[in-house]
Amino acid sequence: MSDGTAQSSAPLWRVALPLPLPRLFDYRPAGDAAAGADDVGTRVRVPFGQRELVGVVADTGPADPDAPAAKPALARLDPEPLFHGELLESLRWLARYTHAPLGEVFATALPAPLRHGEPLADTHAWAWRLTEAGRTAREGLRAGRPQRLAERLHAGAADEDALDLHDPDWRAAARALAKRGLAERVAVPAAAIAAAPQPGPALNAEQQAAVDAILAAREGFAPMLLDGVTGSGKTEVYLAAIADCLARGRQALVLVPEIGLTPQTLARFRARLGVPVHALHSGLADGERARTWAACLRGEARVIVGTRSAVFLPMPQAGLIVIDEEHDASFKQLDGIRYHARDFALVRGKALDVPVLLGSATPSLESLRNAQAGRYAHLRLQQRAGAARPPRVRVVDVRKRPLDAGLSPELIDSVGRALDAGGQVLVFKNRRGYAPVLICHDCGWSAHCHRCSTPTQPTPMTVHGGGRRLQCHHCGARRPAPNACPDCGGLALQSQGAGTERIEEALAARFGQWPVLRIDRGTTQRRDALEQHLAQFGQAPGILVGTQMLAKGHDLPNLTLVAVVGIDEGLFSADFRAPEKLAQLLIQVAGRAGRADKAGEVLLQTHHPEHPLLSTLLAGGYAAFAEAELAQRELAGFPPYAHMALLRAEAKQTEAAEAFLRAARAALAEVGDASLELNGPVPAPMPRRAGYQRAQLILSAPERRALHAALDRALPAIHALPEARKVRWSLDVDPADLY
DNA sequence: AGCACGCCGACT
DNA sequence: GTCGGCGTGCTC
Repeated sequence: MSDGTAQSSAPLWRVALPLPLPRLFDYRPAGDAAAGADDVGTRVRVPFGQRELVGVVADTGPADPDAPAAKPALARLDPEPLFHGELLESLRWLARYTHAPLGEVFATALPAPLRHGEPLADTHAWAWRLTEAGRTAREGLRAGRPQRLAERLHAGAADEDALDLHDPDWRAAARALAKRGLAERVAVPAAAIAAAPQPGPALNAEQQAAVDAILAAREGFAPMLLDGVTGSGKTEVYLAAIADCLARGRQALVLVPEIGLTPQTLARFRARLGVPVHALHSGLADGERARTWAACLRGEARVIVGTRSAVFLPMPQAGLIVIDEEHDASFKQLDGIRYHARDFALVRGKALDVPVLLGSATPSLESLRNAQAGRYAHLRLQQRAGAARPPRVRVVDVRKRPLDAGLSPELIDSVGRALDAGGQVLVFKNRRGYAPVLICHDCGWSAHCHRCSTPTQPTPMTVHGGGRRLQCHHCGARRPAPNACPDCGGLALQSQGAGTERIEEALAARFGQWPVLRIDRGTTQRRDALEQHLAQFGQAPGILVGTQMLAKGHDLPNLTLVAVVGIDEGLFSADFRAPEKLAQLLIQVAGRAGRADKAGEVLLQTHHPEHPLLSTLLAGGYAAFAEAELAQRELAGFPPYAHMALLRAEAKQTEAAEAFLRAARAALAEVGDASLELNGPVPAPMPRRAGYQRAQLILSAPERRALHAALDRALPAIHALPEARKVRWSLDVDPADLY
């Protein structure tokens, strides 16, 4: 033991703890060891008040004279840092960017077992082999799945990835064999097994050009937008780039949207790459996630295909990052640390000095803007593989038409004709946002804010108070809903939105002789339930009714009609991203109609057949839409031409939430420069949730720097506001939805 | 976020 | 007389 004076000057561990407190806590190193730079990034167990926490050493240094005396830490948990080099620095960046405590960022980046202090997992793969008894009994087995599996295992132990590849349903057979003591599961070194890679189809000229461009840029950071129409073979480009990355001895990370990580996707990667492919998604058990994390840290995992959270994996030998469907909204985390996996992947790619490939048929306006500005290379794939013909698109004007669950007679007739002709029908309900807008069924008029709207950028108002009140979610203005349409005097004002259940009922009543299958969150909770439902649905004539989940993937070769309803909510949403989302969705669902041998038909039902979004999209495709929409965003001062943040608050009483936001607004106004724009407090679109009243303050500035500077300066004061203790509040930088 | 401490209602 | 409600304050 050293004396008191020496102890007080010895360097301490500055520990980031998983708490919503924007500061580090100092501890004396466990076992009175000397704190050193090699402690940074290791997990430590520390006493904290009455409990113990697992934190990460973020720094070392002398005691802060103003802080209470440092307690001794209980233990250092890692022989080697979990976070170091690039990942540590990228996570520090993320904490600064999201204005979140570093400890919470570290906690978000770790799988649960590591977060709770468990040691870094062993990384081995599992294989199956016959037992002694299995080898003897093998020949006597009855023909069937277990027998066929036993035959395969007789040829040698097989790892689970290889078994998946050869028969996705082998597990039941393995369980049957194991129960009889004929087969057993054994741990094998992870890198031991790999199927021989299968060659892919020859690349066409466009694909080859894209691959050449990627390979030419492979030596350093190179953000690239792979802008390829549906069916143009983006995945083949990814696979070629990944194969090259592997050949150079580097790791590849592939981020996919939540619905994109299907067994088929994985099987394709596994078959083609000839190395084990690790999957990381929310369906995995904690232990599995922790093993994948460890395998990445050790450099054993060579290819990882994962959803949003995979962006936190350590990549000590990174060579390439791919973000498939980069426009997809599921890359943005909506609670906790509100990161955007695509944006963070770019930050990591830059720090790792590797190419980052963003792929989409309908790129986000942010990425298109970056490509236009020359910040990203812009690679285009414009040829469809195969001979698929583009579908015929018909816009149906529903003004004054009698509607049944929101379906027009024209739509219903078309459905009947498609079914009679032996085709399948998809009735797709656009469902963005929860706040309904008021629309005149006779003329299409809808309510806009008198204060916020400009001739080029109307700001819709949303319906509240059971249809009696209109409210602007941008400036907070309220007024009573009119009884008659101000434009045509008609009395057919209605708030938008029949749900999929109503549509299903109406169609089932009308087309009782054909199956009607509804697919949405309610009917399809489990990951593989969608596949099963669609398999049951088969190829026979019938109607699918659904939302977002049906927009892509899942081959439906006999789909001849896609009818889209609920477009108007997208055309007149209070959310500035709604047009972009709607256009992306329309392109995606339209891509589903028709195949090589059958021309498809797409039917768009709307009160605004002349709306520029529809005419631009139909005449010029997504590129033309994007150009027009970017011009609108620039005029209106929305991203990517401005940067936004949302301060949200919820409390039992609206007044408490609004009082906090008013105080926060004052604090921000005081430190922000002239370019900082503050809007609100306004009620959130779902103002009540679980008995809480929610409101928000919108911050925007043309330059990111100004927004962050104001937040950096005001947040300590906002944390300390007396009003802050009466509410739950959070900050969302680059919010996905303003509403 | 937890967890303790601290002052006011219905229970053995 | 006590158990327990959640307001307020603190955590190196």
